[in-house]
Amino acid sequence: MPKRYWLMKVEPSAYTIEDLARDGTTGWEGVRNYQARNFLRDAIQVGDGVLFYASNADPSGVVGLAEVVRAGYPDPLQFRRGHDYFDPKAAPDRPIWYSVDLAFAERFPTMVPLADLKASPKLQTMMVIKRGARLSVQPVTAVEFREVCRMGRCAGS
DNA sequence: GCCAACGTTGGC
DNA sequence: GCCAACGTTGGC
Repeated sequence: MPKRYWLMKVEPSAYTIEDLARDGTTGWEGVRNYQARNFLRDAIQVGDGVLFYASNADPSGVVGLAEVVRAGYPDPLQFRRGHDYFDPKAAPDRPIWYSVDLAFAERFPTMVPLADLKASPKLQTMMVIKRGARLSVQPVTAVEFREVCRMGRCAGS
């Protein structure tokens, strides 16, 4: 299967690219949307590239890159009674929600604000620039990935 | 903090 | 199965 590319959103109050740089890898947990769940469970593969997007930030935008190091597995938080992400309808033999593991790749020397994504003629098809696009795990094309990477002055481009 | 857009829930 | 009400997301 060819390498795919994704954009994943997280609010800085929850997790940042600096946190990922420090941790090395992290479980991408707590996604509670069926469309995003389907990507996590069915489509995302080890080696896929991830645009790390800081949402509800000042400004919001792509702050760096990550790489998928573990494909979809049941999100452990859905089983943790009392946790915010506990789901009483889930059981270990019938999981509902999925996670993947990400590894830090790099923090962009210059983050790419949402306004710059919107202003780029090459990125007009990106889901994240569409008003009301709330999906927290989004597919991006190889061309879009490379362009965002270039705009952030990522290593090797 | 506002509020528009979206997803989910639940009454019928 | 419709759809109004509600809760959440997320840009601004």
